[in-house]
Amino acid sequence: MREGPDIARIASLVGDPARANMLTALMGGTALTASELALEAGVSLPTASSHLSKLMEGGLLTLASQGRHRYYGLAGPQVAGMIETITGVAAAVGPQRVRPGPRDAAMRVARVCYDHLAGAQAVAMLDRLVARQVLLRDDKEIRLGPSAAAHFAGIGIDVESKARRPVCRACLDWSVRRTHLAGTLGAAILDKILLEKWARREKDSRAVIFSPMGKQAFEKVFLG
Amino acid sequence: MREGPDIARIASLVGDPARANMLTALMGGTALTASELALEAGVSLPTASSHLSKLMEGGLLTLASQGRHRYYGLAGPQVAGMIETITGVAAAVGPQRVRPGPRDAAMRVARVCYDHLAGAQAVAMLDRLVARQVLLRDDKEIRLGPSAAAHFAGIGIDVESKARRPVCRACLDWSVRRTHLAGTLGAAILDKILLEKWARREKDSRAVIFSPMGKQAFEKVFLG
DNA sequence: TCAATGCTTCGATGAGGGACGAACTATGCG
DNA sequence: CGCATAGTTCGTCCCTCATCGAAGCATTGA
Repeated sequence: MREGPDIARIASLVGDPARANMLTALMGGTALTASELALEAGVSLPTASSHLSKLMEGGLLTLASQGRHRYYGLAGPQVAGMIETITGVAAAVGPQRVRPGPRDAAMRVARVCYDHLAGAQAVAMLDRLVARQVLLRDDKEIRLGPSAAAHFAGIGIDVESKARRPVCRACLDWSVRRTHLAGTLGAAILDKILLEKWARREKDSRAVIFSPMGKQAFEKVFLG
Repeated sequence: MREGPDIARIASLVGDPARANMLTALMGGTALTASELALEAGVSLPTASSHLSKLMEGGLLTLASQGRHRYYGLAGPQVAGMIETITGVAAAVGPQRVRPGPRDAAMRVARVCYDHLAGAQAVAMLDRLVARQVLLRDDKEIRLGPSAAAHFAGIGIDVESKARRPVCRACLDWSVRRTHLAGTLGAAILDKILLEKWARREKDSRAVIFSPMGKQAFEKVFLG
């Protein structure tokens, strides 16, 4: 008998289809109400409520009450990263996907991962930033390079954040098997992309669709 | 209702305590047999076998058959990474296991591994036997040295056993990251230790507790 | 205060799946 | 061949837990 962190407890929380659907829905980054999550999961409201209590008790969710609405969200980037990793394994071992649908293809190109950008586009961006030594990557860690502050200030992003969250974090991509950029910097970049309307979010999906001009602008700024 | 990679399926595989224990045990990197995994998980052999089929079917494990032994190992680094990530979340949300309990410390010193001794004590013993050339170790293999028969006969252990099991086997230690001695010789030594009452087994645990005098005797015989 | 809405709790039901013992298969050794 | 050991399959038991309807709180608006 082993001991240590109770991994079975956490995994079994994710292991129920209804809860897995809820968590996947929350990977979009926006907090959702119990009714919305019930709909996403395809269960009745009482059932959803029961699942949400369990996820709360397990520490995977946070709750923000606003009037008679209760907004549930992922507890943090670590939880989001876990879901992403599990998704990666599931995608790797699950050959049951007949063919990648059109929406699926869009997801591989660019999608929201909690609060930052993921997908081929995001992986390419990180690669480029590292190649230009704006960011430094050694092993699993990503750090700011000497020119980072100036570089991002030019785009209107302040990397001198005082937040307790790390500025840079590596997040494993489930479609491409490579890391992309998370952390406050990753979040700021996604904000920028949406703010500048370089891309829009697909409704009811995590997919992020770049407009032709938006793609150009993005590539000029981040890949140029 | 969402679709995509079946994350619930994968998570539920990890979500069973017995299977979680097995996967954690395999995180050491060495492949283990069904019996060893049954012991690790604290379930009977049939139960373990059933769990192993499920893990295999889920694509989380690989299987290498060698004669009548079947060695199970993690399917790859991606799976290992997933376990690691889940462990991280479990550790973060479960503050209940912060400090290593007394039993945990004892486990690191000496414990039963299948049918032989593991832990710091066992690693030290193998080191000493190799240094004195009673045993010969090249790479991953351990063999009897020329003086082995005489040496162990003096302690009352017959290494010329007719058993079909190998006399010496290397086994990777979970606490220390080094190998200790398994095989019939390892088993015989553990028998000797318990028979001479140098140590007793902690109830319901793999920990092995040496008495002060027992420790002295053991060290004189095996480390002297 | 009363109705409407959002959500949780309670209670009953049912199914999935984890547990083990016993029997069966496979490999190895003499 | 016969015996021993390693594993799997089968059958059965039992318990957990997901599910939903109905009822209970809580917040808002009139």
